[in-house]
This record gives sequence, C-alpha cells and structure tokens, in this order.
Amino acid sequence: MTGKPSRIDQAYTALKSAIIEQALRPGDKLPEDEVGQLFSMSRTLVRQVFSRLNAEGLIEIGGKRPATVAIPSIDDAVAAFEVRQALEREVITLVIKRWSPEHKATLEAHLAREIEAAKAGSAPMSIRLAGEFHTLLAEMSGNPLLSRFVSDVVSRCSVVLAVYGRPHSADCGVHEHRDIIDAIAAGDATRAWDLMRHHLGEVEARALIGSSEDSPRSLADMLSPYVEGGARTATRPAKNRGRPRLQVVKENR
Amino acid sequence: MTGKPSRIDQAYTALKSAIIEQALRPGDKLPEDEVGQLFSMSRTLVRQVFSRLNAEGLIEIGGKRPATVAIPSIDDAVAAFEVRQALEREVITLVIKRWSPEHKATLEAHLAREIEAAKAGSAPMSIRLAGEFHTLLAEMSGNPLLSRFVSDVVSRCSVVLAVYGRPHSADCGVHEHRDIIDAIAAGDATRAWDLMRHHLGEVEARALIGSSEDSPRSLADMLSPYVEGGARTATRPAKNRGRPRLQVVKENR
DNA sequence: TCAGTCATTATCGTATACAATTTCACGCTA
DNA sequence: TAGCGTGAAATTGTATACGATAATGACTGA
Repeated sequence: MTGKPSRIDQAYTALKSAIIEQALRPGDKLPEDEVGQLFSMSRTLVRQVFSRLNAEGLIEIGGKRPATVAIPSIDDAVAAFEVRQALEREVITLVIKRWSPEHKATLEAHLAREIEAAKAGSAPMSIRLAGEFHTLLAEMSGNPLLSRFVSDVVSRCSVVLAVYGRPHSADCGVHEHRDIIDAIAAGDATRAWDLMRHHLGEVEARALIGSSEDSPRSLADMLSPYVEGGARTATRPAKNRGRPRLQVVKENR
Repeated sequence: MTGKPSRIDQAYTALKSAIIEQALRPGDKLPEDEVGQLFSMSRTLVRQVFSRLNAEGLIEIGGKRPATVAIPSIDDAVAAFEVRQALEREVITLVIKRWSPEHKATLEAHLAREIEAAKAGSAPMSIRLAGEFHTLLAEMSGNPLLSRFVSDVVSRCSVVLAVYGRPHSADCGVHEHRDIIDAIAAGDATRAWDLMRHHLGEVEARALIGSSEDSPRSLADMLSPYVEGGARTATRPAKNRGRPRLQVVKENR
C-alpha cells in the first residue's frame, strides 16, 4: 500500500501501539533524547512524533517537562465517549448506505481474529483488535475525515480504559461486535444504533474503578517490542545509569 | 483569560485567520523562512505551526515543496459537511441539555455582531463570524473534545467555500442562525436539528454549485479565478505558471 | 525560433549546538 | 530527625548549520 512509511511514521505507530496496548502506561515519562536513541532519530523528529501524539490526546507535552503518556481526567473520559457515540452513529448510517458484500467479509475476518485472540488469552492483542473493529467500520463509511476522527477518539478511549478501566475481558465485546455486524448487514439502522450505544455504554461502564500498580521498568524494555529491528537496549550500557530510567509518575495534577 | 499566547500560537492564529478570511487563497505558497521572518521566528517554530495547520487540513505540507494553502477536493468537501452534520447534531443535543440564560445572551450578542457586519458589508468579518457562531455553540456543549472537532471541521468547510463557494452573502445565514437559537432556547431538539440540517445544506449547496461530479474540473479550471490574467489552459503543458507568488498578509491584531 | 541540457537558486529535511528551566539528591541547620 | 537551601544533572525550547532535492533560468545546437 504505502510505499515507504517514513521513520517518523514508524516511531509514531510504534509509540501509539505501545500506549494503546498499555505497554506504556498513563503517566510514564518519554524523554525526547531517549526516545530518539531508541528509534535512531534526532530530537527534531521525535518532537514531530510527539506533536502528533499530543494532538490525539495520547501524550501530554509542553511546560518544559518531559512528555508523559496522557492521564485523561474523568471529564475527558466522559467527553470522549460522548463524541464517540455521535461519530459512530454516523458511521453506521453511512456504512449501511454504502454496504457491500466485501465489507461483510472483511468484518467477519476481523471478528474471527478477535475470537482467536480472545481464545489465546492475549490481552494486548484483544485490546488492539477491539479498537480496530471500530476504526475498520469507520473506514467503510467512505468518509476519510470521519475515519480520522473515529480513529482519534477510539485512541483516546483506549487510554481512558488504561487509566480507569479494569483488565480487558474480551468475550462480551466480541459478541456485541457480532450483533452489530448482523444489524448492519440487515440494513437495520435503528437496531444497529441501539446496539452500538449499548456496546459503547458497556465499554464506558467498564471504566469505573481505577486500578494502578507500580512496577518500574526501563523505557527501552517497554518499547523494545515496538522498535524496528528489536531492542537496542544492550548496545548502550554507558548511558544506562543504575536506576531504571522510567518512573511511573505520581498523579500530581 | 489565557495568560500568555506563545509566539507559535500567535502565528498559528494569524495564518488560520488569513486562510479562513481568504486573505490567503487556496494554492498560495508559504515558504518556511519567509513566514519565519514575518513572525520573527525560526523555521523550527514555523514548522510546528505548519504541522498544526496541516493536521486541520488548512495547508498541505510535505514532498520537499513549499507548503501551500489546501485545495480540498470535491470528495473532501462532501466528507467535511457530512461529518459536520453529525457533530453539530450532537452539539445541539448537548447545548439544549445544558442550556442556561447566559448562553442565550452570548449567542444574541454574537448574532448582533453578525448583523452589524452584514450591514457594514464586511465580507471577511461576515465569513469569520458565521464560522464562529458554530464554534461558539460547540463550546456551549461543555464538551471540549466535541468543541475541538467542530472547530476543526468548520475550518475545513471555510476552505471549501474559498475554493468552490460563491462570494459570501451573509443575509440568509444570519436569519437561519436566529431560528436555530430560538429552537434551542425553546428546547425543541427536533426542530433545531432540522434547522441546522437545512442551514448546513444551504451552506454546502452554496459551496458545490457549478461542480460536476461526473467530469471533475481540472486543477487549472478550478484555479483559473486565481491565476492572474485569467486562465490560459491548454496552450502549454500546465506548469505552475501564473501561480501567485507568496502573499503573506501582515496581521496586526 | 525552439527544444533540450546543464548550472544555479530556492526551499525543505534532518542533525546539532546553545540557552533556559526544572528536577532532584545532598548536605547543612535547628 | 525533619525541614530547607543549593548546586549539579537532566531536559526541554529555540536557533542555526549542513546536505538533499526540486524549481528556475541561461545557454547551446539545430
């Protein structure tokens, strides 16, 4: 598809995945030069990546402090789900309008992967696929702008779940996705809207009780699965001072 | 309110205003160093400004070419209005839910300014205020994310109008704004939705008149109104001949 | 006169350098 | 021992330098 994803795109995708899959957790620090070394780029580029992530609410920058993975407030969480409801309602409307058999096949294939991931008990994969179901649906709307907005808000919701949510239990979500596909395939917009509202309500409800435990790890360790070419942590022993670089920040806001 | 708008914010606001008010027209070039000199900042900062403007679809960057004011395609235009309908529907729902007398006063005051601008025949001011009516409404939703999205899409629609639209005739828009305020004040969501749908439909129609979906107008045709001396289309291979040089407007506000 | 080729210039992409600010551990004092 | 300055280290904000690439224009040859 895309000829050459630039290094910036690679770093952006890697960090975004790491955050959404909760390999990086809200509050974690992201020093520019350290990230730059991990991805073999200068701070100039890292800054551009951070700028994009910040625009999507995934990290917080500015204030001459190191960038941190965002810690959305309760209000942010409510706002995100509010907007998400409105956007996904429109998605359903448009997808039904432009429905085709290929769409159904694509969604079924994705659902199969979700089921498989749930069966395998892979939490990160389940989290990722659950989000991708919604972005996939949004792409089928044929409206790139809507797709972008949905992708954005889905990312925000993922971070919200990381802060306030309980561990992802994929079973329920998968079955609800199943029903939504069926309603759309049947062209029943009203039913699909209701299902989607209920589904998102469930996800939102899962964000009730906060849970956070501290286990300081090094940034390189957390990101190594996402850095192209594997971890380069061992190549730089001099720079690694004794204490682990990354600390989970206390919530001093 | 805001303690210190940084230079970056200033440049961002200035350029955004210039584009929306059509002082900078779609296709105009924006060389980084020239903009930097105008705003007394280095290219590093200009780049950040451009990055933000690009994310909102106001300019296009990349490809080692100078940044240009965006020229949205017809598809982009339709997509923008589609999303805008969905977002503003949600705005109305929330504003009615959280309605207060101060909101009404604020909107009435804004409407008065719109009427005044229309009476004075100030086209740039009318364009700006017409857009701000919608962002103002969005802010009253109490949902910052929704507000951001609406602001984004309203900007895009402004550029669409700059490319495809006829000169702004403010009268109709103002009266429709009047009706929307009344419906919201009366708590009549259904009526407000209909009015908004009709209003945005009018704006969209004003934008897309004269554009044929079957044979998309060539770039040269679309640009011809802006090419000095009119369009000389097919006589020679259409290079960038005749594109206006950079016109950066001095913003002293 | 016109087309094609090559040098020049303009402009961007990336890295690095320097200044400013915050953070944090350390040692001092009551 | 708790509290509190203090200075070094860490980190970001901004500017500048250098290389790469596309646009521009001049020159040559037919």
